[in-house]
Amino acid sequence: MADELPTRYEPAQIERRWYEFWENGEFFTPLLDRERPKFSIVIPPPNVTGRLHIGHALVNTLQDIIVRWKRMSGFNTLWLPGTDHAGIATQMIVDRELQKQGISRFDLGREKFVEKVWEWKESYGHQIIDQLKRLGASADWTRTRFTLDEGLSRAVRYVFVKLYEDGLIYRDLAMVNWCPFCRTAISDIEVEYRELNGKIYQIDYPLVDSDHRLTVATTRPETMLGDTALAVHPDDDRYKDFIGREAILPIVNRRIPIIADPILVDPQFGTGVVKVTPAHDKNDYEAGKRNGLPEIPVIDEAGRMMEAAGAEFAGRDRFDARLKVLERLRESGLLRDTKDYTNSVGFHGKCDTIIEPMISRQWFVKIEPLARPAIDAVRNGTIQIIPQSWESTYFNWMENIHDWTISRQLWWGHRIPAYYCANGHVTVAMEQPDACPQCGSSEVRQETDVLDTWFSSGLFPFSTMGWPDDTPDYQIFYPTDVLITGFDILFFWVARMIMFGLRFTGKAPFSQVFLNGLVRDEHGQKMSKTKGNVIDPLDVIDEFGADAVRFTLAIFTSGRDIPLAKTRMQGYAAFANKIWNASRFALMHIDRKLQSAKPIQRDDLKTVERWILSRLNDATRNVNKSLSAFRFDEASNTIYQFFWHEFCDWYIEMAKPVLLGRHGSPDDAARARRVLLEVLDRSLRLLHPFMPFITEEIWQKLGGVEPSIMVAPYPIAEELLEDREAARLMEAVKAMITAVRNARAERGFTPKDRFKLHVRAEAPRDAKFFEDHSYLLMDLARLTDVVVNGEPATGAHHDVVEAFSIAIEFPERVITKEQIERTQRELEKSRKELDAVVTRLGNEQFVRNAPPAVVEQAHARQSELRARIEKLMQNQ
RNA sequence: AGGCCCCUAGCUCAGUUGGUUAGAGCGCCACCUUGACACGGUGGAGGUCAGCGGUUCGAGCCCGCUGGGGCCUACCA
Repeated sequence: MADELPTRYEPAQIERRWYEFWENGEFFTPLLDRERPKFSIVIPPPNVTGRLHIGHALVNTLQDIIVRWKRMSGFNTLWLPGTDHAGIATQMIVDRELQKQGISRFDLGREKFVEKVWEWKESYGHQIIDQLKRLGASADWTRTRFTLDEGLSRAVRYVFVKLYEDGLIYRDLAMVNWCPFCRTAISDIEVEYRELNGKIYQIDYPLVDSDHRLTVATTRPETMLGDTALAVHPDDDRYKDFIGREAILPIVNRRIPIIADPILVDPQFGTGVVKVTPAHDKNDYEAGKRNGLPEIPVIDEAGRMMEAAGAEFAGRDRFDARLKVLERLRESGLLRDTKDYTNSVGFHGKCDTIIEPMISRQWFVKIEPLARPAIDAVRNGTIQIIPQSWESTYFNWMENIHDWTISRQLWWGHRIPAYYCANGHVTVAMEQPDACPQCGSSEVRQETDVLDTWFSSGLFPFSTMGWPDDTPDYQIFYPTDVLITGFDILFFWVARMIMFGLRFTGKAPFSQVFLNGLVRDEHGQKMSKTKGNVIDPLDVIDEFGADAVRFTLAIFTSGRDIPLAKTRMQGYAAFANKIWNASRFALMHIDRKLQSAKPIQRDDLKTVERWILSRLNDATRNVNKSLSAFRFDEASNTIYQFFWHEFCDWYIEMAKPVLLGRHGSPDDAARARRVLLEVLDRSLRLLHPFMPFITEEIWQKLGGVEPSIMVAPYPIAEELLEDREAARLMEAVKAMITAVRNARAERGFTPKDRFKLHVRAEAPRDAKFFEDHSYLLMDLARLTDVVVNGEPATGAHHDVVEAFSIAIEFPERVITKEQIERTQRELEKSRKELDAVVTRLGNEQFVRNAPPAVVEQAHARQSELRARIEKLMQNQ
């Protein structure tokens, strides 16, 4: 049946073939079925500009595992995919393309530029989706959404208008984080703080009407050009007398007041005197408001000094101006000191530009009323965050949340649906009004700002399902069940979806959030191009196959960071190969297809068969349980251990004597074939969510009734298959085989040397079992003979395993030094343990307080150890 | 500064509500080309569970302290 299969598993063509089969067969698309229980999940939409990196590979592998598992478990399953328009990132890419051609976006103008971006999206925007397919992602691509699609855009406008009408969106002049490179405002959480080795300067400010000088410390001397005060602490005795007087701002020669502000100034820090620049520092801005200070902006939106900074500086870049300011201070002897200084500086992560705090007019979401219900939903368990330790992070952020700056001075994105008329009236509406509703002016212009990209992705779980319309998709699949994403977007995305979802749909958008860790290299280092430790998922899929990559990602996913190395993938590629070859073996023997195979009659089964089915059943239970808890590591490891170390290492080897006709009747062989088929079939189905390609390839050869393994039922544990008695006996057989192999190796014999084994079994049923199964011992331990309850010859090697005494008759009394040492060590260990057990059993408190099962276990262990020690003594 | 997490074999990690003898993968050593597989098989070496103290009949697991590492948030003139 399978002679044509190569001895090595070659993933490449197989993967492509089956993916097409699934996609063309519409296996990823759920039915619009209201009767069957549903399972739904939305993808964290990757940026259209994205190329699949290892983080995508991880999060989408985990989603696919859950989705395939649920689908096979009978749920009407939707995995809804999509991409994010990624305002800044996408605009930057197209901008750069244009620059190569010597064009600036300003040459094109807004409309033409946006057209260009759409063109770019049409050409390259599907790249990431094609790459997700290579991974095996079983998302319903017929429902692929894009955050700038008409439907999603309508949802965005709807939400904006509603929030505005409810008084939760406002426009105001405020201090915001400004990126001079991207020339847009960004929100607080988009600012990345980095420790920077810089300098701190001490600058003298002369006083008006006095020779006295006040010294201030600053890391940003260029902002002094916009200073409008000096501040000291009101209780600081050093400076009390100066409060209310005036200083002269060096270079500019402006008179500025000396004020007292207990909030701004920490007398312990620096010199205790602070320069106040209300237009370019957040704290100074607030101090300015408190003290009624003027704001003098000196840095423009491109990060260049403005006229107000003085003719000498105007037009210079802010960092260039810093040097110039220092030079001038040095000339005038006002630069008192320069020290090395490390402080954290805010960057815009997208473009690596230092953020400039600036006062500008922006749109904001008043967030507190949205945050409150979102906090409650997690607190009362409506939404469960896994791992739970993230909850405190979530609460901490949500409880101290600041209003959200949502306007961006970009062209690519959802243009804010606010309209200004010639008379300055503002109208916020779904569609552009023909005339101003307030004054009738027909001159209405739309706001030029666009919305933060996260505003639209915050609606993703429902905007993608047709909301605000009451569509079948929305009715059937919303709310979703689980969200799987990286912890790095807990605030950016997850929190916003919860807030928007609760407010607009009245329901939590999902009931569970699984936050996966960051993929790191094998030593826990972040992957980065400069370190050269980046693993490209497409490369490793080519090298090891998608199944091996997926399995590796799954088995290293706990709740924390994931240390990844190519050598691991190699290991799991080997596992795929093992599956391949075990299946080859099975296919060589199996004579029937699943379709025509009769159900297994449990009563006919031999112990060894009951044992493997019982073990598989245990594995099945554990895999289902682990997946329910998002323990991808446990689930994958359970299958790995079962398949390789129980099914391959033991069961297949134990079935060989029967399958190859060395033992038993033709009926025995037929039954063994049936069990082999059963175990392989169940194992493949169990494994399918983790390794979809290889399992489909093999399973198709087994001839199941379903058209694909991906719609075959997922195995569930069945109590009928439990068999503890079989487990007890088979563990003993395994332990005896291992003991023989061990003794053989320790005495320097080779596997070719065969010996006679004695087994002592007191209970008649056990004795019968060992007699019946002596062929297993003979075959796997390579023995000449197995004698149950006979008298071993003198000089035999004795041992006790799993409460059974055994003795091996070696042809000569070859006792190596290693063997003697080993016996000594074994004896010592057993005696030590026996002492401990005896002590424990002698302890009244233990016997009284410990559960009876534990006490009983200790008794059993005591007698086993005694027997073992006695036997080992005979070997000396 | 506040919060969270981590320290278990050479490396990377598991270790369920405290219950015998602490596991896995990779790596290492020795033997084996045995009819599915050398991307294999068999056997083996390797751990004072970071340290100290406490609770308990019993602690890798619970509590406290100390040391080391990481992350997040806030602040840093």
